[in-house]
Amino acid sequence: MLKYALLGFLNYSTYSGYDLKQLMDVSTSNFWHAKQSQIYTTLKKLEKDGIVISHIEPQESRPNRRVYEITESGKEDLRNWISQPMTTIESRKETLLLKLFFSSQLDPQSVLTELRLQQNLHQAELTRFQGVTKDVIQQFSSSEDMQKEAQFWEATRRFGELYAEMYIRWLDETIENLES
Amino acid sequence: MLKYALLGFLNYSTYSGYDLKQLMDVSTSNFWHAKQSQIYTTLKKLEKDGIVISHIEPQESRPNRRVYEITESGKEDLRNWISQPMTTIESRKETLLLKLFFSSQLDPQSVLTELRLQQNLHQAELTRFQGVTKDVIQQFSSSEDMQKEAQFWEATRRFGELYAEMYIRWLDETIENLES
DNA sequence: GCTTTATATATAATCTTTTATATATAAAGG
DNA sequence: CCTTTATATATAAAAGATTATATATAAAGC
Repeated sequence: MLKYALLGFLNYSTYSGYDLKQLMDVSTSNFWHAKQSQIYTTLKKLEKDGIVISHIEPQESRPNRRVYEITESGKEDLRNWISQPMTTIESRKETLLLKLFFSSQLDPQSVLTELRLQQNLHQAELTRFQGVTKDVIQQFSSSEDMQKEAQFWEATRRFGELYAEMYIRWLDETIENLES
Repeated sequence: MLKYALLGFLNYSTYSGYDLKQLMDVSTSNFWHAKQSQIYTTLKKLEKDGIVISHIEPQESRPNRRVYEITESGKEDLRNWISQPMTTIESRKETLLLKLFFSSQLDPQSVLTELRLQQNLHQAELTRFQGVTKDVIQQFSSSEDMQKEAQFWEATRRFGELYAEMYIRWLDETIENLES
């Protein structure tokens, strides 16, 4: 699926692996992330499959950049994927819930400590969503032909915000129940 | 991490791979799931590592069961994992958001169709959480020494409920924004 | 002057997860 | 009578993702 994240960006412009990592970190990290190594190996695989092509862009005093470009075949693949509707709910993995589920044998105080720690982390995350990420969207969508994009990007930002709020609410409730 | 899901169950009783798959499907699937093949191969690996041991339980007219038991080393490993607090937020992967993020080139109507489909799926999921899963908890926690467990299990059920509500709310908002 | 951060790519090894297939039989539904 | 569902385990192959390491240099901070 990382494939489509990369193609999605390359559909706007040409980028290097390094660029794509930066882009994902500031825009999609909330719902899709990847390590540097995976990005590089996936780009290589996509080129082998004829979905992107690359060329070296020489630089003085910096390592050369390998810049990737989406091919027609890649554009079709991307369009096809986006237009194919998802007919199921995606399943989650929540390590904190897994730990909590088996926490009955543990000291009740350390469970509460962990939940309060997560509360702080999610609170910080929420604050971040209400501020910084909004700036990124405005920055990207300053041009007129980006108005449509901005709407979708705002939707994904909003999801992060609602998710953090929900998580904090759940932690509040859970802590309260365990304290009594 | 599947390792700890399996150990968590085996800490209560001995189970076969088949049992563990059933258990996960009715209890943890909301926040942790695994395919049959992964469960079997993981159990094999855990036995090689001395974390569980197994023995064959013969059955007439049914395939023999391989029943697993947690070892002392396994119990220690589990306790250790549970008591180790998580100091970061877990990152998510939401394919629907990824698609939405790159949907600007797509026909607006098909985006709305997909979102409405997800709305129905999450609505059904929410109804399921408010009913069926509650029964499972009551069934499991009927005995007195399960009161503590029930509290943690209810917390994970509640998470599923809040998550579905949040998701539906986000879909509502997003659809409304796209329609106008 | 020294350390850290940023720019840039690449690969090996490992771990995790999914998809697919094989085998065997009883009970239940239609 | 036939098909599906449930019981049960096992493994191969592939895909997806993480951890770790290597290399190289400029700019910025201290």
